[in-house]
Amino acid sequence: MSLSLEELALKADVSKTTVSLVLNGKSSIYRISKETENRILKIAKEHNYKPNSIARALRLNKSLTIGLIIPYLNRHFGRVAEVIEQNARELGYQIIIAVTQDCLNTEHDLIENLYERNVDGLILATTMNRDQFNDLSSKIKIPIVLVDRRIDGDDIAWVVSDDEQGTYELVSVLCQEGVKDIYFVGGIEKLSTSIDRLNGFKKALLDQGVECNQSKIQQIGYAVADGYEMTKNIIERFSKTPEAIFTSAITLLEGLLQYAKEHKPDLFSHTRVITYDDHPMLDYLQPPIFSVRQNAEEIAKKSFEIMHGILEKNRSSAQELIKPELILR
Amino acid sequence: MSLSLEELALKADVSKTTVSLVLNGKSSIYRISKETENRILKIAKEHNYKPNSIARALRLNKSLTIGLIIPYLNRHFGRVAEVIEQNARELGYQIIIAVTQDCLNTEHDLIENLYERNVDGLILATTMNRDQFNDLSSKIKIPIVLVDRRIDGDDIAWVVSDDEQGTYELVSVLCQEGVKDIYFVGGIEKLSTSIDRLNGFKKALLDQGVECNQSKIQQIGYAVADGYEMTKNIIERFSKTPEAIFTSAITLLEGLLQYAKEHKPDLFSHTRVITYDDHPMLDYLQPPIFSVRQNAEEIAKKSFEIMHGILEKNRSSAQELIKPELILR
DNA sequence: ATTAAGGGCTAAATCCTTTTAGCTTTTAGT
DNA sequence: ACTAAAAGCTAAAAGGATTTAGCCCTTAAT
Repeated sequence: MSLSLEELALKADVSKTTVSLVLNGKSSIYRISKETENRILKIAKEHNYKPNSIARALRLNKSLTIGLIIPYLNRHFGRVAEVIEQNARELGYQIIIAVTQDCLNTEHDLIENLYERNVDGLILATTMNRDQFNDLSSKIKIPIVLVDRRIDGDDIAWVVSDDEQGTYELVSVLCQEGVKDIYFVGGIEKLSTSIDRLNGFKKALLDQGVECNQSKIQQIGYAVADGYEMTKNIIERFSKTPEAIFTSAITLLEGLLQYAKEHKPDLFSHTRVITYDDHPMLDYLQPPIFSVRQNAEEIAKKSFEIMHGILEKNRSSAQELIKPELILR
Repeated sequence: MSLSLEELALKADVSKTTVSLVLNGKSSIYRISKETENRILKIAKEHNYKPNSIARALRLNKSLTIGLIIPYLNRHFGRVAEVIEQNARELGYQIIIAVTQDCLNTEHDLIENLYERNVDGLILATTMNRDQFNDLSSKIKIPIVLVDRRIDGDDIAWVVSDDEQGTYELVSVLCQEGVKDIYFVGGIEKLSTSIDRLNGFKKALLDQGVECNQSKIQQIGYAVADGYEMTKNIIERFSKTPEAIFTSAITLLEGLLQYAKEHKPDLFSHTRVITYDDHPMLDYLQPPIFSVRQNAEEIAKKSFEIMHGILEKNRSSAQELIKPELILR
């Protein structure tokens, strides 16, 4: 496939400069005659010429490639990645994907690696804290858009679900039904997702006049095993079965379900369970589990939009809070 | 970050040729003195030199990049992608991901696009048939490894789950329990996954002496809506409630569950449901749904292994059938 | 003293595009 | 008839790495 500019030039009997100018739509600026232009365009089309993207990237210092770094390729991030890829493709960008497993070192290496590989920008679901991030962004001279997990700062671009509001609404629903004794099963404490969800949780209790007891709040991590562990703690540590448990991620719900199945089959007859994150299978679980569905599509769309705005329309960084949806079953 | 070879050469007071030779481990071949070598290595390390990958790719015609083209980034393919990425990274490769939505045209465009963007190889969960594939591979001069869906042919590399055997075993279990009236809810008819799963299904019935009635076999597609549709057909078209339904993908099971929830809440009291593909949430569904778990990790690992073998150890193409696991709940 | 061999390094070409600066020819103007 | 401007195009540099062919110097051998 693909001949080079030089070969095209030979066939068209002009210099490769001329071919390049024509193909880049600069004929009129450089006063290439209509006749020559058409001849070149025709030959290029006949041979299905596509410029060598590597040579182009070298010359232009622009690879039309975005790095996407996420903790896992699970349902949520899979969907985010899928939509980012589609949006990117329409505008001529490619997505290089890499997975950190929420490991800080891995994340660090990956960022360096992608940066050295000349991606034009990074979309990042980061495990870093603010200092680590600032450290990084002083070294990395390409735009970064945070996704799913934000770090505050005026010129830090991010797109995240409105975790606080979502949790607030979900927990409020339960409180309004008269439930007072609600446990919080949380994730990685320092992440904005955890902080915001916990804030929403506390605010809901406060607004509904329910006392918020610190001992009912646990935050170990976002893995299934962590959900199992926290559920175990709740069930075994307290003599009274809880009225309700809020899991702040679908993986934690999975852990809860697993614990319940193994050690507490009657959990659901005493305890309401609600969760952040939705999953279609929840529709078929008994009893119904209320949830908050993040709008992965919108998150993905906006984050690429911001990236593209920075790269091509020199827009400034932006921040977007995406409304999640309450699913009451 | 990253200076160029030339800048390093300046600092080390040698030519960039020398620097390049040293950094590529060719000091002894070109008789660079130990002293010069060490000086260069030291300076390179001090400045954390990393060769510009784009320039390298241009010169070597090798981008250390693999294109991964899959229909969706769902649970299964997400896991496959994740593991491929990790394996690739360890060997210095990057993964460019793209999603076809099982649309043939999209797939075609994506392949062309990635090829033009100089990926070194393609890992492909294809919707193409054999002719389309042969057509393609005559144009594309880079190695292709099919994943998840195979196309037969001596020098076509593929790694797929042993769909026939998995289905065979699963359906056999049901037959051995005395179930005779089993419906097949299938996907895209021409894909190897469909063909193999159907073959396994038929073979199990045959071996267990159960009559296989063509009217009990449906194949519309792999979308959730298709599963809904086929379930509807089965329930509404036949007067007798079926003894059992086999869905040949998790999405189809989702469709079934959705139909059941809306129109046939008592489905499970008369009908056993079994499915290809597993999902952790199935553990918590009542009644238990037997399933076949594909070994996504192994599929991913092998497919990159084959790709890497072709690219760097000029091994020939290979074919691997990965054993799935029966999950009887 | 001359030649051969080896040691130690480098100039320049190459990969393919893009882009700047400028060359040649024609036309228009006085 | 001569100059200035416009028309139409191109040579060459740049981007950063790799690699081939070969230069120069020293030492050993005859």
